[in-house]
Amino acid sequence: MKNVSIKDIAQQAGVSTTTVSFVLNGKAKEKRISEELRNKILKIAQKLNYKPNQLARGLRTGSTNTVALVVEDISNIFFASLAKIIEDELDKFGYRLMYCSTENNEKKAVGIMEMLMHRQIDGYIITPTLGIKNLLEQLATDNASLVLIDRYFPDLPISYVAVDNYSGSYEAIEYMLKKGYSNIGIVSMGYEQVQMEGRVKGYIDALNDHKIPLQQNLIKKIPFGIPESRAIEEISEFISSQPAMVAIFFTTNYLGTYGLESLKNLGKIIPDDIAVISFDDSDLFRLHTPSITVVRQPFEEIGQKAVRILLDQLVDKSREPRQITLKPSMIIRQSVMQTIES
Amino acid sequence: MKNVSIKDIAQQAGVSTTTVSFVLNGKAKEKRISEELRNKILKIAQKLNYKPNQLARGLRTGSTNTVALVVEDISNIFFASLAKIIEDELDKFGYRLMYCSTENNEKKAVGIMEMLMHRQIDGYIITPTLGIKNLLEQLATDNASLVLIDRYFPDLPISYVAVDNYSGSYEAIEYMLKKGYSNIGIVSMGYEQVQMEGRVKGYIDALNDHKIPLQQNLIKKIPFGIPESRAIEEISEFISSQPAMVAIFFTTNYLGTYGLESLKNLGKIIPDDIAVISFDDSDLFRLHTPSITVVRQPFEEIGQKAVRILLDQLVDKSREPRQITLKPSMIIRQSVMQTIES
DNA sequence: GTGAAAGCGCTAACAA
DNA sequence: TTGTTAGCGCTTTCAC
Repeated sequence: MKNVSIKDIAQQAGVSTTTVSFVLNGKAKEKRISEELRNKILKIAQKLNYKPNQLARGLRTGSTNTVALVVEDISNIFFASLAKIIEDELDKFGYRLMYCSTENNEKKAVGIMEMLMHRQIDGYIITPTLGIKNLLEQLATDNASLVLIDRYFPDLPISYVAVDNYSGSYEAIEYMLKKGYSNIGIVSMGYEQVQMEGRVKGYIDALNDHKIPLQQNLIKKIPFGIPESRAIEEISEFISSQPAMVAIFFTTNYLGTYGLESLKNLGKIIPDDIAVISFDDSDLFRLHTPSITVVRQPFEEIGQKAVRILLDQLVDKSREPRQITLKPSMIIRQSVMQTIES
Repeated sequence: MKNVSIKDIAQQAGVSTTTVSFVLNGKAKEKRISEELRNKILKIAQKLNYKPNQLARGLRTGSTNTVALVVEDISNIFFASLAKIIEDELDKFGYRLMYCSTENNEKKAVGIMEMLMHRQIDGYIITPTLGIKNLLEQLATDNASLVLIDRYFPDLPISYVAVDNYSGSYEAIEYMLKKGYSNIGIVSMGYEQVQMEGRVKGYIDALNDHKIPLQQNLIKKIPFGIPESRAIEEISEFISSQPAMVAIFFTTNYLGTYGLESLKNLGKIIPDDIAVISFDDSDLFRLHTPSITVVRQPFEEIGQKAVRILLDQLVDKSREPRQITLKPSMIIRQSVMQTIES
């Protein structure tokens, strides 16, 4: 069964393709095509099970009703949840999603961006890596619809929806400090990204503001992309090597997950031996024994806002970029003791 | 900056678009185009930052190098992990992924399928819902490249990669029976799907084979798509209403997660008060206290096999459908007691 | 009210 | 060795 085209319909109806196109695009009224003919065409289209070829339409009209979502890793629950929200929101407006994972790999990210730019994508929602900065600038110059999420480039006039990583982290550390903890460690990614910088900076400043001297050996960076087992080992070694460390802050969900595994392997009791807070929430953190206190990102709102901004831009290309920073919220659970004697 | 087309290059190089097209498609040798001209064209293309318009190419060649992945819910870790594997595998062969979630919603699923069929997608990897059976048949008749995953229609001659749900479930129940448990409950989805049927059937047959009478009140179905809080309540009520139930089997990861939350809320101790096994593995199950025994699906292999079959079909349209059933594996952990006195 | 025809950007059979 | 040309399926201007 070959694909039926507008031509087949025109033939069967004994009219031109133009007329068919008008009818199919709901312009019958506007073009004052007779009701009778309209119905005839519609009926034939239905009978033939006509499906407009979106490629041809896209080629002609220049728009594809497709939005690209570029995330770090779709199998990370944070991005997966975000992806779902974004898909849902876009769906309401008739847009489809094409998604790609960069894995924080610069080569891959560049490849993905170039591929997308070939595909006449209408809009982009992107978790950028450092290496695609110039491509993003180019996109922005070309007046493409573009929204960054999760991280961004402060010096680029591009819309973004992000979270106040700094204050999220600051609050978490301050919370621990107020509970009496002082030797607090932090596990972050080695890869330098805006959002991680903010989270580490929040940690440093909170200590500073509370007159706790910063100890470099309590700061651990885990390179992105190393195998899970290796990461867990590194975290375990880190914890073992710092017996004075009474609390630990993980700057992202998978590091927190690795951390829990490390602590379990080491036989450490939370919060008695060591207190724990992680950035990002998950089922694991919520249902863990003890439950883990977290800094939660409002991913629903991030997704919704990103889509809203993107759609606005799609409609009005000349719109000023909008840059939104949302507040994360601490969810207090049981992984930090209420008071600590030291 | 407007998009540069092949025509612009031809103009600048003072040659025809044909020549440019040949060079750009690596057919210079074949068409015996002079090395000199080849380099000139390549240089100009580079300078102009030429990006082939994939829509036009797709329209012309009939293929888009795009594969669609239709899953139940991209925010479910099982599907998200699968999606990542599939994306990785396809990437190796130059294919891109467009993914959609059906949410097990028939209307949505049909809409997605129709949308995809408009888009000249090269191949489909699909977690089907019941309602798209006829669309799948149509696709198969049209000789599209198509692989089902996770579930399938036994009577349709369409390739699939699935898991032996029946035996996975059977083994889990048998394991519990051998440990001395007999009043074993099961929590499944209300929605009738092949894979869930298999899991429930495995439960029933295992009981049967061990001469344990089936008790309908130990079988709980949770409708797909009800809010999480409601599902947790339903499971809690189910557990409370069956005090004789000493073990419980959850047929999928999110039901298992809800179940753990319910048990936590009820203050039930695993495995002392009640033993637990869940289908699907997750960080939560692995790191839970106690860790949860699971029936793990080999999602890496599912993804890889699905892609492999799809690519084979893409190359050779006449290939017979291949239907693969993989064995799940039980991971014994601590949520079932080693021996039980009754 | 309806149709002819151009053209979106690309490929490829055929011509030269 | 390179160019001419038709056409993929659709939209839309302009003409009748």
